[in-house]
Amino acid sequence: MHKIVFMGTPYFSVPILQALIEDKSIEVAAVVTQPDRKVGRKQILTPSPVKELAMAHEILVLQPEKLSGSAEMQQILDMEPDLLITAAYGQYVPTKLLKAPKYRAINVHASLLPKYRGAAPIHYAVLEGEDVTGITIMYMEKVMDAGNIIAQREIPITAEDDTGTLFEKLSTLGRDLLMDTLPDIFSGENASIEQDEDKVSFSPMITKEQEKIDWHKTASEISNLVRALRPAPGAYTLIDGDRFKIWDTEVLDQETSKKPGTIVKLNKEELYVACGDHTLLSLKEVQPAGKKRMNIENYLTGADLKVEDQFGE
RNA sequence: CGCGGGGUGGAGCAGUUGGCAGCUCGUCGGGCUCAUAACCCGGAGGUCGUAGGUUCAAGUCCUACCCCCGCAA
Repeated sequence: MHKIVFMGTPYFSVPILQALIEDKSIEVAAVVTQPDRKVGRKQILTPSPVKELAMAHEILVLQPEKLSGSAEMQQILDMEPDLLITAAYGQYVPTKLLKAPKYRAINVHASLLPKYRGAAPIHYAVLEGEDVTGITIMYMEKVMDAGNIIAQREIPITAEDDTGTLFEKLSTLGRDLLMDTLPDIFSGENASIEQDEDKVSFSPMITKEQEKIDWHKTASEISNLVRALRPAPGAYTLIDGDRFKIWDTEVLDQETSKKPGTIVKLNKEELYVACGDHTLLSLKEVQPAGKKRMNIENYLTGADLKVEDQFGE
């Protein structure tokens, strides 16, 4: 029986923890997750999905505000786990903790490292228009996501995929790859390949500024942004000074000479907007401020818009 | 008590200073047409979020509550 400590926070981590709990050769001694956060309009203090699963199985839950130098960290060291497994924990893990376990510490990362190290690998894969992404299991080092690669598995990104669908697919892929790889790690037969430093790229957290659409970008770049920010928080533009979210688009194979952000075509069921480099984007699903998401036909039925109106102001 | 928008036929909206509840789409029936998602004619469908109040009269004004959404965290 191998004693492990699991560290994770969002839904992405849940299937992975679930599989570890179900594995009879593994004892999950403790689960480390982010402290409960206030969530939503009502600001209700909410435990992380990982915490809920851990508590349902009566596993010890630790949630230090900052792991480094905390009593919780000492508590983990005292348990003398054989292996530390992290998956989207969301906090820096001190080197001291990474070095302590017999089989070290490994991470399930949602990108094909060395591409997209950092906090938002899935978002960036969509944002950059990648047609493939995947899971990397690797050793953890002091530098975030820089450790040697143990195993990788790819999946394609289709036109219908967005951050939400990829989160789900990668979550189960990560679980499967981890469970397939663990026996080799415990037997010492696993691979350990250095990352190619020349191919490193980063995926920092998405900022507020990135959520606002820059119409000077091309239609496909904007389309990628919309998919990258779906299902949350969504990409938006301004119309008459009000926030206007765009949830789904279609890149058109047509050119326009209009200024970016201009409504070029408008009828009962279509709304075309000029983008950068003379490209054209058709809006398919939108959400005006204070309203629900709706498909473009419904929106246009009651919208007070006309050709030549400008988005973004 | 964080700030703000909104709840009106199935959908999206309008409703002026309180005075018969409208528009576009959908839906049903009929017509035109070789034909149609096009066009023409006609119909059904709404306790205007809930409760109470003011008034001769409330979708519209007042009060309380419920729900949805955007921002902020």
